[in-house]
Parts: sequence; C-alpha cells; structure tokens
Amino acid sequence: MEKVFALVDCNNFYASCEKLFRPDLKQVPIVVLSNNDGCIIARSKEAKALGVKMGVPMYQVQGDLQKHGIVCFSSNYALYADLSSRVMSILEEEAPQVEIYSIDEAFMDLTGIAPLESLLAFGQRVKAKVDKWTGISVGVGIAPTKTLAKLANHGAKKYPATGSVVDLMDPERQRRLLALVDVDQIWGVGRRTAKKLHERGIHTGLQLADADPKSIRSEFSVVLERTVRELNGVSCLNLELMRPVKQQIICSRSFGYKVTEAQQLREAIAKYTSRAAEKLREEQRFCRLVCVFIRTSPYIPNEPQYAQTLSTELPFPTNDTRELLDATEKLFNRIWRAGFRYAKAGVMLTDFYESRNLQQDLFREDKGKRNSASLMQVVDKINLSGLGYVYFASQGVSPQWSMKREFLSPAYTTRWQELPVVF
DNA sequence: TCTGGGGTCCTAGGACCC
DNA sequence: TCTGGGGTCCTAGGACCC
Repeated sequence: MEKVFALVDCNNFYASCEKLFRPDLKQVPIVVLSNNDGCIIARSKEAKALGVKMGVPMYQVQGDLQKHGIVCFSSNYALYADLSSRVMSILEEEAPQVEIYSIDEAFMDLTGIAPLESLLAFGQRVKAKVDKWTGISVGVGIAPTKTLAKLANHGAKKYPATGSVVDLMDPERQRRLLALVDVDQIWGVGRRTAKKLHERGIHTGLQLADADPKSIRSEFSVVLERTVRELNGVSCLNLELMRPVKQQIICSRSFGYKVTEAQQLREAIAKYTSRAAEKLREEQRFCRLVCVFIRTSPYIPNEPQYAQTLSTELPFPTNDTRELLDATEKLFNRIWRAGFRYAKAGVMLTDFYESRNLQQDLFREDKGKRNSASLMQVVDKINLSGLGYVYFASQGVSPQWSMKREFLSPAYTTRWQELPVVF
C-alpha cells in the first residue's frame, strides 16, 4: 500500500498563542522575542505584512515597531508548551500514529485511510477541529513522503485559495508545485547547500528532483541524495514514533547585561548545572562527561574577545546535582579570566548511561554521594509542585545577570493566579 | 546598550591496534 | 625510486532543523 503522510503545522505558533488570550489584539500586528528580548522569532500575519523580518535583532527595528504600533512579547515557553500539547492530543485522536516533530509541527500516518474518507476531507476536518477546540489555526500538507508533505504544507500556507489544506498525492501536482519553489524552500536544504546548488545551475525544487541522485551523493551528501529520492515520491524517512533518547543536554543563556565578576558567572554556571541535572533526571539517565563554556560577545568586535570550553570525565556516571556542581565549578575556575565582559555561559552534559554503575572496577571504591537518588527526588518533587523552590546555595539569590523579559505575558494556562478572567 | 537556545546527523582525519 | 593494509574508535567541525 502506498504510504501517506500528513504534516500539520501551526500558523505563526508563538504569536497565535499570545493572541489567544488577548482578543483586543485580534487584528493587531504582534511579534515574539527570543530569550533576553534579543531577536524576533515569531510574527503575526499582520506583522509579516508590514515587512517585519524573522530573526532580526530587536534593537535594530525598535523604531519601526513603535511606528506601526506593533506589540512585543517576551517568549513564554510555559504557555506555548501547554497549547502545543493540546493541539498534539487532538491529532493523536485522529490518527493511529503521530510523530511530534517540534513544538508546532507533527507528522501523521494516513496510510490506508483514503478508501474511508478522501485525504482532502480528512485534512479539512482535522484543521477545523483544531481550530475549534484550541483556537490555533493550522496548515495541512498531505503527500507520499515526508519531504513532499513539507512541500505540500508550504503550498497550503502560501496559497490562500487552498484553504490551508493541500493534497499532493498526484505526481503531476507535485511537479507543478516543485517548479514554483526555490530549492532553499525544500526541507533539508539550508543556506549553504542552496548556494552550492545555485552555482551548479539547480534553482528550483523541480530541478533538484530531476537531478541524478548518485552525483548528488558524491558532490553533496547522502542526506541530500535522500531528499532527491523523497521529492520523487520514494519514501526514505519513516515516522519516528518513539522519542529518541537524548544524546546530550545543553543549558546556556546570554546574559541580560555583560558580566565581569567571577562570582556572578559562577552563579550562572551553577544555575545552568542544576537545570541540566534536572533534565538529566527527567530522562532517567546518568552522565559521565561534563562541559562548561564562557564567552564574550562576538558582536562587539572592538572589545577584547575570549571564549573557552573545557570538559571533564567523571569517575563514574552521575545525575546528582551536587556532584555535577563540583565538576562545573572546578572547570569554571580553570577557564575563568578576568578583564573581559562576558555575554554568555553554558553547561553541557554528554556520555549518558542508564544506571549509575558502569562495569565496576573491582578495586575501586564507589565514592558516590550517599542517598543521592532520594535527595534528588525530593528536590525535583518540590520544584515541580509549584509550591516552592529549593536550590543549591552556589546559584546565588536574585542574580543581576538573569535574562531580560520585559514583555512577558501571564502564565494563562499553567498558574491558577494568572488564569484569564472573563467578565 | 542591545544580536536565542537546543538539538541531530554526517564526515574527515587522527590515534591506535594487529 | 622503493617504507603494509585493514580495521575500529573518537573527536571536531559543518550542515541542518525548529
């Protein structure tokens, strides 16, 4: 049986989430900012129409934003994650197999449904249901491969006449749409590859689809060869139903202000370490490799630059915050240099194990902290409960370096105190 | 003054082994 | 003139994604 994939993608997801609880902003252009209120990472359709570009630094366009009355929001991931899970659970009701691909996108397996309901009707029904139940509008692209489903979704967004649902099962329609898009719109083709393809005379999606897979492989990569095959209707990428086990955990932030004091940087590192350790325990994993980095801002080239990374292998895997704090503090002390204005720091954990115990060396004593598991469990439980927050002294209290979030919306859906009130 | 964060996969090249 | 061959493992860096 021919495979059928649908890609469902939320329109302007972060901006739509912010608007959901602000009916007064229904027709108003809004943007959502990255951490630190640094860059624009989402725009409502009104903001797009005004020509606001994705990814530009806020300070460069602040004047334009004001001039057009564009409303800004700091990113509020608690809100977006909650609305995302509502959308995803609706999709899961509609198809036996759903791959949650990102916070605002999912692939569905529609193989075999065609005799029961037309694919187009299915897409329209799912779209209407998500609209009605969550208030989030989505686009649906349907095709025999994931890459073509992405393309179909792109078409659904670009051409309003489609009603945001496109069935791209027909090879003729595939080729017509491919001819209309630049290669850089194809899933898996980034900036670099697009440039290289252009130099070789491949400009449209159709030209890429018609390229010889073998020579694409030798000149580019196996990844792009797979893309070419997928564009020709040969499915190479399957639905990934199990969330793959994480291979690494990173916690890093830019600071709201440049940091010059070792103690402040040390506190930031401690905070990221605790957060990374929490994530590690959520994954039910233990890690053995710990890495710390600090850096100045590359955007201020006339200032002295310094960036350093250092990692260390622990004697045995751990997920105990105290042991990780020991390790990151030591690493930090080795890479710290005075006299720089630091912009960013981070902690990375890798080399994961399922249990604390490696193959034990008979002659080595296990020097792990006592009662580690139970202490960490209590800490996580308190912090998850929302009733209080316990943390390690090395993180410092109310640090001066923390992120800027000047335009944060309330936690409408995840905190009782901030529920929207209806009069 | 001000430029996000968190991931994955692939490849090339070096170290090391027999 | 002429200095093996084949394999594994690890790491760094590049490219991509949202």
